[in-house]
Amino acid sequence: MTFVLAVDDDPAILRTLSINLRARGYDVETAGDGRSALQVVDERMPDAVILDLGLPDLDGVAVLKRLRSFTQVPVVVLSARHESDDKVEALDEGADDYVTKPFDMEELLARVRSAIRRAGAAEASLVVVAGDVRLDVTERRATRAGDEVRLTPTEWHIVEVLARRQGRLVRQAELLHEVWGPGYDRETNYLRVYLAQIRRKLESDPSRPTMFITDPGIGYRLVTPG
Amino acid sequence: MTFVLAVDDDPAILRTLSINLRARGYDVETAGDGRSALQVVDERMPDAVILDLGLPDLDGVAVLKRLRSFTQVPVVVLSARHESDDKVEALDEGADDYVTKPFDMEELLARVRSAIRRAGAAEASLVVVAGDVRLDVTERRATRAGDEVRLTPTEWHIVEVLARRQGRLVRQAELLHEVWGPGYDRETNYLRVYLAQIRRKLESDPSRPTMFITDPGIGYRLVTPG
DNA sequence: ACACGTCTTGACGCGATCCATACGCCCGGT
DNA sequence: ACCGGGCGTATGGATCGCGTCAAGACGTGT
Repeated sequence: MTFVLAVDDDPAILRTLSINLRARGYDVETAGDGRSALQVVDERMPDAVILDLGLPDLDGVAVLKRLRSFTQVPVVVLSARHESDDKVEALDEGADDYVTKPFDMEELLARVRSAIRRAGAAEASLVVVAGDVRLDVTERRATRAGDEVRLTPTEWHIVEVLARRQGRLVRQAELLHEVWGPGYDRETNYLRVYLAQIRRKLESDPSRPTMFITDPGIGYRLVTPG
Repeated sequence: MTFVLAVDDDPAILRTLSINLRARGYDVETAGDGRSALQVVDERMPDAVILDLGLPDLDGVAVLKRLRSFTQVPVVVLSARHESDDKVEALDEGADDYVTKPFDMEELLARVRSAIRRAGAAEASLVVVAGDVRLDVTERRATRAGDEVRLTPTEWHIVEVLARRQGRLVRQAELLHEVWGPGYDRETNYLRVYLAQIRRKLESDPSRPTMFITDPGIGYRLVTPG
């Protein structure tokens, strides 16, 4: 499994990073300062590092320098908007990329992905096959009996969350929270609408779903026969 | 796969070289000094060597001399601006070409390519054929129904990124980042403008593209029928 | 200085997609 | 038999993203 180390002094950010990365199938370790970051690296070399520049003990750039002295692990730097000089300095020191706070999670994830890919490590690919339907979540390609099926971004988002749990139940509030963000936890009607659309595109008998199963009052799951 | 050895004492430069060469489809090994460079060559003969003249242990010219004593592998020499005598000496010793630091990556890559080509080794060539369109990415040549088509540098850059992934999805932010660098990740209008230009030049019906496919809200991909 | 090609930036129309609401059905509880 | 909660389905207006056009900035070679 791909192993990512996240370094930031703000526990809230570490938490968000950790949750989102884990949700994407990464193995995650966190560190709150430069010292423990280097220690983690020493124990187990990550496949990528997310490094905040503003750290309590060592400067972020210093950590990067130390890292670069013995490894080429891809590093994506986080920096506050104003400290643009630090950012440049970090890139000079061999950072692979940077993202300015406040950052968009999807953007950061894309950066991490491509940094890992450039480094040549294996990329996590998620493919689900059920009957004559094939869902390649990372590539965003869906086929049914060999024919390409087009899903909208929101539809993919739902499919992605369900696919990642491989048959296990996903609660309504969780699904809503993941796709629409906080504040939509009660809008279960959205789920009904979108699940209907997804079924219409992928199920052979949309009114009798065999893949996208409803657990009434609880949530949904994506079952893959076989 | 074409195998290139890069030798430099500066880890940052090695890193940059490594990333860029790998991105072009080469297999890359690096060495920080003359001794380990010779060791790598001993283990597996490269198809080309990029050799910095300023090395901590052996002199770069000495390494070249040792190399030439048993192989004709193409060598492209890196040298700092001032050491012009070293450069001449290196050429006398059988270097195939030289590039002065600070060097332009594209230029260096072109030198390496042509050194390999002269040596007659198999070149890492990337050619995509779709319908009556032929894209030779390494050579920067595009033809449509046999006629030469001119693409601008930026257009090539986009085509190159898409071609390297052969039909797989490239996300918007990733494409922007690859072509325009960090900080342009939201400028999706650039992509719209350039993709339109590329299609106008290459697609038979630009408003109904068959090669350069849009995944709305996600990214683009270059599909090659057949 | 000029001309040319290229890159940036803004504006606009259109179609796809999303949001929000409404309605009918099934089913279990009373 | 009635009722209500939860679900699937249909629908229309608002919004978003894309393709397209065009004008200005920029840079390079003549």
